[in-house]
Amino acid sequence: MGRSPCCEKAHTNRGAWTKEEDERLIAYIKGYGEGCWRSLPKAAGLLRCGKSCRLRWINYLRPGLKRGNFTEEEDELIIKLHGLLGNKWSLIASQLPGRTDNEIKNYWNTHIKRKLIGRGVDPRAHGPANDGAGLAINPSRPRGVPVAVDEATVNPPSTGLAEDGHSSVTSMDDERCPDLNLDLSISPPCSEATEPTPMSGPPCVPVICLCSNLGLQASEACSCQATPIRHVLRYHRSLEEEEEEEEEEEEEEEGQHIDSFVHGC
DNA sequence: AATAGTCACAACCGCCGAGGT
DNA sequence: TACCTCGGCGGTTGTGACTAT
Repeated sequence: MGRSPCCEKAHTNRGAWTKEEDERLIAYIKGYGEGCWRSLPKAAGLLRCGKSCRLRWINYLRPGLKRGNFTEEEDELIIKLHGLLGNKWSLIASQLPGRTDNEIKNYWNTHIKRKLIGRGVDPRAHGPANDGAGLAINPSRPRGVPVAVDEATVNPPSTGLAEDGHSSVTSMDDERCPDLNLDLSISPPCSEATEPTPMSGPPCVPVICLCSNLGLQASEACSCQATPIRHVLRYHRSLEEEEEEEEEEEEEEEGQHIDSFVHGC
């Protein structure tokens, strides 16, 4: 049995969005919020696929987005994050306020790749061009498995655990990006995870803590393991330089999905 | 001025995981 | 447990703009 299509393609508009469609979508979301994307087009009077509406909103219409003109700092941050995370554009985007995964992905493919090649760096391996050594990203890694998780798999939490119960995966990244302090903390599975107690509140589940400390020392306390949220990939931004920015963003972009995923330890 | 080639980016496609029944 | 829906993600494509010839 095949998957049902996300929309009736015969009766939906495709291609570039018109100004009127944008306005309808904005007006609807402002009035009713982001609800069920599948039913949104009909409710908003749009002849569009729900996924198309979602993409349009997230990538172009959502307030607080920057457009174009990546700064040199953003370039370098993207390169470093890509070296660590690979093509996890949504994770990379969450480190760049106002940028979307699609925008970063396009920017990578059109600008940064060329820039790295110009430097003699293999944009995929983040090593010397034509050199298989120093491969940072395993091309065969299954989708959704960042470097840190692989590391945790290879090196069980019984080794290299920090005092707070987290393992620190830093050496590889220290070598690759000496100026970038990326501390990936991974908490060991906690016993309650396998024995949930329904009446005692939210179950404690294994939390993969991707606290990539961009500029923050690894010893900084992380409270990820205490959270009841399930299936969390956590990381935080360079707090020192972004504290102020976050305050502003909280006012401007309250409730936006970026913040729902970014965790300031 | 016309044409071909290249670039940039918006949009689409298909897959996956989570959650509900 | 199996199936379904939905949201989200990464890869790819389509197309308009720009540049070179």
